Amino acid sequence: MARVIGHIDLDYFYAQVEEVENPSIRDRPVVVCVFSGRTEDSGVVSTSNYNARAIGAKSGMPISAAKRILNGHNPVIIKMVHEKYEAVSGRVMGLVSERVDIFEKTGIDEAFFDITSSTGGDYTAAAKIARGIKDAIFQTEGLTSSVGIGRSKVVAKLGSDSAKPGGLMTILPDSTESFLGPLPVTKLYGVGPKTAAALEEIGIKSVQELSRSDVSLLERRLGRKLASYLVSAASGTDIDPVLANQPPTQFSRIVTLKRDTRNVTEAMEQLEEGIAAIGGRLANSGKSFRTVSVIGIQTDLSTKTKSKTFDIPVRDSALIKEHARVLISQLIKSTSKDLRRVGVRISELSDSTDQRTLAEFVKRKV
DNA sequence: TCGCCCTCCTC
DNA sequence: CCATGTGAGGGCGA
Repeated sequence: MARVIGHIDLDYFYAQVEEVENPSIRDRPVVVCVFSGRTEDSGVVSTSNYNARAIGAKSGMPISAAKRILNGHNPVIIKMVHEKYEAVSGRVMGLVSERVDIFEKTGIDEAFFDITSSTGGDYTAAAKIARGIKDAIFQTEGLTSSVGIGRSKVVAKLGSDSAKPGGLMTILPDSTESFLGPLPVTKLYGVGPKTAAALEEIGIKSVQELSRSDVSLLERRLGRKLASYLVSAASGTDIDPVLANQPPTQFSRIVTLKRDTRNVTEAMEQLEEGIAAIGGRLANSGKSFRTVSVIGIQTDLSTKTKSKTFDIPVRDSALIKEHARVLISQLIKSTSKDLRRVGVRISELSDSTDQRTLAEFVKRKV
């Protein structure tokens, strides 16, 4: 029996949350921004509503550029408040998860679900469940969402994308090929500008062309993993299951510095809060980590990283700051450029058992 | 395996 | 002139 998988995506999420909070702005262009704090208007647009998009103000655009093109259109410029969206997201995801068999949140505004078992493979029943989910979210939170249903995660996600904004698209297993075939490869998750260019070089533009391509040629161009994923995705046969409660594998924080610098102390001062936040999340998760990395984004926007992996997992958050300082110092020594942004990450997370600190662990082990 | 880099995602 | 923040995953050389 074919699987029945759904993907739900909340429409222009942050901006829509702001509209719900203040309905009087609905008819105006709304842009939700991340202000970096470097100068008055430095930063980017995170999300914009459809009014703003129609004028050309889109995600990733510098705030100053968005303001320029929205000038005269009575725009609403809002500073992003992440915790607010997290709270809404949590409630919405609760509504979804209680209506499906398996629920997998994949972002603040999106999730996959599996309803194969409760529908018995019936796509009409599946559409009813999806409708119920959309209605519940709209009734309780006033938010519109888009849903796709299909036989794989890739198909479901492409379905929700096609259904945007506000729609529901069901792709029957038998229609999968005709749905996928005409789409450009750039619509596939995992195909960005670089991969699209590499595919185009070997004459592949559509998903249909991708599904019929020579796997070994793709492997040479794109690597083994990406090639096999793309071919299965393109044919709608990807078997990636919906998995509940996927734990995070890393915690990171990155900040834009007040000014470009190559002074370790100055960088550390501005990272202080981020490091504390990572420590908090670590403690909260009860996990241990094995790797500390620092990330430097240089004046020319190129990236450099330095990392340190311990022999055994540790959970002492003081180690994050201690090693971050050393790594940043090494990073700055390894380049002649100034740093514009700097970040810290802990990874190789594992469940803490009863170990406490590196010292204690070693003591006990010896 | 480690360290580093690249690519991508999405709001 | 302007270019955020978080996280996942893979390739590759040493």
